[in-house]
Amino acid sequence: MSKEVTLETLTSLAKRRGFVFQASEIYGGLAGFWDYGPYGVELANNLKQLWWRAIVFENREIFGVDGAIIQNPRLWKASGHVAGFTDPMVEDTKNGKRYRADHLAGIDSTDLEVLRELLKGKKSPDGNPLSEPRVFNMMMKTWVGPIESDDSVAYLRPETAGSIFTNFENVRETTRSKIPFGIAQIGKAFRNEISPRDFIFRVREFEQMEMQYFIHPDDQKTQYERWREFAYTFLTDRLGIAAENLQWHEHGADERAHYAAAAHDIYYKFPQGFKELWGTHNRTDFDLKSHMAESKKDLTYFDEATRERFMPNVIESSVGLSRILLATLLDAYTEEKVGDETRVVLKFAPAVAPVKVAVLPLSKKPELSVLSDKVYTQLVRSTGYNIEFDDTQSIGKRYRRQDEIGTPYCVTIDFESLNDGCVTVRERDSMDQKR
RNA sequence: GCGGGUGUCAUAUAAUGGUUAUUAUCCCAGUUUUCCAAACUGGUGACGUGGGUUCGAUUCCCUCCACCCGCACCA
Repeated sequence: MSKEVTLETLTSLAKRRGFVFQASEIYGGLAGFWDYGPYGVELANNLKQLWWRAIVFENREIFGVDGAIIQNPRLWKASGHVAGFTDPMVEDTKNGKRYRADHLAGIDSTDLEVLRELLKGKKSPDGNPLSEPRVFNMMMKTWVGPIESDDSVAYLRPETAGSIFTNFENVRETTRSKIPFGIAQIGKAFRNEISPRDFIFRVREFEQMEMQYFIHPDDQKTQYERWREFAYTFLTDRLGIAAENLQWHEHGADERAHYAAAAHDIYYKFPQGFKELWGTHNRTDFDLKSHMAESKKDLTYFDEATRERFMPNVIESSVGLSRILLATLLDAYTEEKVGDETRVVLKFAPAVAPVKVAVLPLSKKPELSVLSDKVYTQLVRSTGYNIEFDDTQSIGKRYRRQDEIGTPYCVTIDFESLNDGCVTVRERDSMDQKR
């Protein structure tokens, strides 16, 4: 398995094969935004579906929601994002390096006036004068309603978790759930990253797959371990990602998010090194407590059995779709030597492969083309798979194309044997398969 | 955002201040073929954007945009 692929190579491969295109490419693109092509969207859908099945369908106490992207701005005040996503920064006026103003001042405050006073006359770590502190807001802003005014400001959600917490009571009530139970969501989120980087690794518009699991405070440790385990086995067993490309990383106190008491990330061996893929965080009661304070609605839980009222704690399992898709692509990437040529094959696990079956004709008869449409429809309906059906003449070329995207099963149809829309299929040896 | 690098068909590339911008793969058409990344013939397709210098710019200069590498940032 060749792992020496660079992001640059993968970017052009992804484009050539129709996985990922630059957003608004004909206008020169826009940094941090990417579009999925025909194969990319199938791959993404497979990943989402596998995750959803594993987490929602296979756990009877976990339910799905699909929240709005724009929520009441107070939600982001309560979640800490208005404060936490708004960083005061200063620049070294000589070399342009940028620093967090509060870090340089050595205080835990984002008050611009306070910071300005403290930093007066201070030099940068390189000994140069500093600029005035300025605010960088990571949340994307918009206006609700036709008038742009301060009253109508809203934000595109910087994470999907918000609407899970605000719907905690709604879901508990309608599903008649008892603690522990979970709420899962797949959806888009937006962040004004200062510098989007590394293909689709760090982007400004992204899709999160995450689940918040509401538990009794005493169960933090066991549930934390449970969801760490879930993430790892999902990657290895269901997506077929090689274990040697995965690594655990525990967040130190200084790198944890504002809400987390403990955090373990699974890192994947991306070309730029081991980087974050899937986070399991202990959010404690931070979110429900904050939303209870801001909304003045009671979000505590009463356990009928133990006659105990408590604030549920939360274990979060969160993974970015584009990152998991990138990891899947990288893990499938294989170079093979054929003669003195090197060819690229994407060896996907059958479950994630964008095209499950490639149907290739044994011979071409123009009068059979209507029949082949019928056969195609039949096959797709009966299998539920995305099938590539090919009745063009360039048979040899098509084989190459099918194989390049790692279609797990290839089927050849003998058109001569077609009779009343029935088809005799002769199975070819499947592609190299993982798992 | 800073520093460095790179932008030529879909992809990988060659060359050039001046006639029709090279090659391979892909794609399209035809011929052939009971195939397992076949062959032959023909064809479509490119100088990132805007400006400047110049008789003439894909080439030289500048702006912007995008991507890659390093730094910083990453609730």
